[in-house]
Amino acid sequence: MKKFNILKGVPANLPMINIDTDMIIPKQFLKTIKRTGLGKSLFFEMRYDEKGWRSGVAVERKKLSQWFFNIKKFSQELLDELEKLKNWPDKVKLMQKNWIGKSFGCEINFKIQEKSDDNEIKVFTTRPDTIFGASFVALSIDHPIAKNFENDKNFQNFKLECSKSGTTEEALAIAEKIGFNTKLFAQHPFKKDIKLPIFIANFVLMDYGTGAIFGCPAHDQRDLDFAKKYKLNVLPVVRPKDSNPEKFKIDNEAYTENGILFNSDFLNNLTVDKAINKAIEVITKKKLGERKITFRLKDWGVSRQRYWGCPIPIVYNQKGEALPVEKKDLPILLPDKVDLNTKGNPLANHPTWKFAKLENGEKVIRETDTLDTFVDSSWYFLRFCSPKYKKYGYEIEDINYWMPVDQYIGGVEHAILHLLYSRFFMKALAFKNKKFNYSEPFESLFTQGMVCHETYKNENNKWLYPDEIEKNSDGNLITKKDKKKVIVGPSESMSKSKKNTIDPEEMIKIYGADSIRWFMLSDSPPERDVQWSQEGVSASFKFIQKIWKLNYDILNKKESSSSNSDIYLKKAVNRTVYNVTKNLNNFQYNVVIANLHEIYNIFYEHVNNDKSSKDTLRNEWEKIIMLLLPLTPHLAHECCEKLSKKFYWPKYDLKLLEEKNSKIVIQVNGKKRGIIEMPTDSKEQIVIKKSKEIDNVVKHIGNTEIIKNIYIKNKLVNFITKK
RNA sequence: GGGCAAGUGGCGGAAUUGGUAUACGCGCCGGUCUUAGGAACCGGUUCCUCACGGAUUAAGAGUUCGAGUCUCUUCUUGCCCA
Repeated sequence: MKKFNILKGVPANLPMINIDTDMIIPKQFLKTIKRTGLGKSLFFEMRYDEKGWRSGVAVERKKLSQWFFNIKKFSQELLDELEKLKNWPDKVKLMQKNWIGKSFGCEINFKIQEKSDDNEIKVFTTRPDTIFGASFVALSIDHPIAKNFENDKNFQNFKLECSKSGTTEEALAIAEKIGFNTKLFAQHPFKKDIKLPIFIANFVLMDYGTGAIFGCPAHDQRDLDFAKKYKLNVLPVVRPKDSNPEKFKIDNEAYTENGILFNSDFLNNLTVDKAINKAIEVITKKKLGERKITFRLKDWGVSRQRYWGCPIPIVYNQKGEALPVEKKDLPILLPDKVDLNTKGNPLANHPTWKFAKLENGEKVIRETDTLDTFVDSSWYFLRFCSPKYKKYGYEIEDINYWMPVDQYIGGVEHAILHLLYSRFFMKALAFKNKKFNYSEPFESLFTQGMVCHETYKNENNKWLYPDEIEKNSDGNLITKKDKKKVIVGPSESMSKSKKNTIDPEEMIKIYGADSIRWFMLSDSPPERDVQWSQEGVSASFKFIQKIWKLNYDILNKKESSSSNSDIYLKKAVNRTVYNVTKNLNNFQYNVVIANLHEIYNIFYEHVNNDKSSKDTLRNEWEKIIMLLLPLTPHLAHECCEKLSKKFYWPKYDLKLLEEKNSKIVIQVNGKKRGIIEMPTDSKEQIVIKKSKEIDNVVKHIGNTEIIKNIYIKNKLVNFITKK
């Protein structure tokens, strides 16, 4: 038996299942980073988090100690193995690739002038070729050197200014580029007479590269904006191939295209690609820096100050050291009684939960942060393989039987986070674990669209449910309750907050599950959003009634006087079986529905006009019912009661797909002028002779000479005439 | 700001992957039956034209005997950016 498990969407998370520490937080994946003030402490890293979102007060950011998964460690692997995923949409793979964001470049060391400690700044760049166009150095606000200015009032103001805008790349791209002048200078690595002012700037991120850049305004838009604002030098060093080096100038737009280097000493006249390599070569040789690859992917912060998540299996001893909880003490359960209404973290506020003891009696305090719920959804499919296993999150034999998931279906909104985290989990689990053989969780991926509905508001700008609304006699929408005007908004994916939801239970009660299913499949291709429509559902309901009625008519049919059209019906059914089978495999459910509508129409005509014999009708109809089984299971089973004792998937005959006659399109100079029906595989000469007899063709050829015939067997003739 | 998609009737959308554009459904129009129809059935429905015909896949160019499909430019819309 072929294993086949479809896991639809991401189910509710599994917050109460605790699993082994080795699995959730394999120690080797946690960062070892200094924690300010407390000296060396494992696992911790500083991170910004927003405070005050609830009250709506101006955003202020506060440093928090948090746990991270070292997903960065797998950057290269996560990137490389995207290649393996042949049945994933290219779009998702591309999104992940961009997310991981591998970039090639180099680190360059800049010496700080007149400064004894911290006398070097490491800068990362993907464009070392533009080094001779450098006019400043910019540091992230979190860069160690920035600490020296913490008592400076101007710097404090600058920091406050920065904290007003967000730190996402999007926010940074839109925000005005601002900087704080440190009054320090960096020595240009190649030109002794050039000193570059050092700024602390809002558009440099500590998480990316080294947290420091050199600015080359002529060839980077952000640097140019910054240079203009602070009146810094703009020296172009790359020019378009055919430009005049004397005249090439930069105004308000940086030149980021390919070109030829100039004003650049040993890089002059090289192309950008060659100059990059040459620059790295020289920098390495002179020990000014080294070749470097960086990734945009950041470590995954998993700490949450919420009750509803797995407790992080860590305790702290009296010295403040973090220790992993022993295997035998797992899982750690959340306390049953907890006050969710207090301010702050409910676990931290719990009177007893956090106090624990080690085996030797030493008193310890539990970590009160819980894990991000994405952690649960990153491995639930493994738990599904061993749902009853109590010793561990999964059993390796079960995994070997079931994994990987053959077909994974979920919304495209999971393209990056959930799907990348799941891939990371597999790699983390397989790390140094020879028994674990899978590094990719989902063999095939399909991203389906969402169900959408119009949104409604009343005059007080409050959202309304669709069933609070009705049409008045003018056709305008009004509220049922007090007959007041309704403002119709755009159609958006259904959400409780916007109240544009339809209760599926209610719909199933009225129309039945088959109708709803049929409608959802019929209206638009599954990868796109579906527009919920009452008319659509009602049409599906009617169609299902029609099938039921036709099924009855076919069963009770008396023998027909003619069976002339039997072969026609057989061929049509054969074609439908072929099309439905093919389209189901391609996820083209809306086309499957169209195929079935068409064959229904043919059957309807045959039944009502007495075109086919009783047996043919019945036998062929049975095949159509089989095709309906996965689409409208209740109806199809009911129809089967009297039709068939067994269930099967109909087979199609490729030979029967061939037609005796082919319709051949006749074109003159590429435009359709006629159509003829000829026996399939007729000889070219005969077809061409016939084509020339068509009135409209004769008319369009006129007196001009035919210089060429294009002939596509069984499809098309195209006459090309002299102009 | 960047990245990625997608633009086909009044609407949702088909198109054997370069070979009859508009399948199928909704809606609309006309008709039959009916006390009635928001039921059922029959017929019509891309646009222009009385018609013969002609035009048409966001706009414009290109490749080709032939383009909804491939290439470039422009416009518009949607999605993603922890």
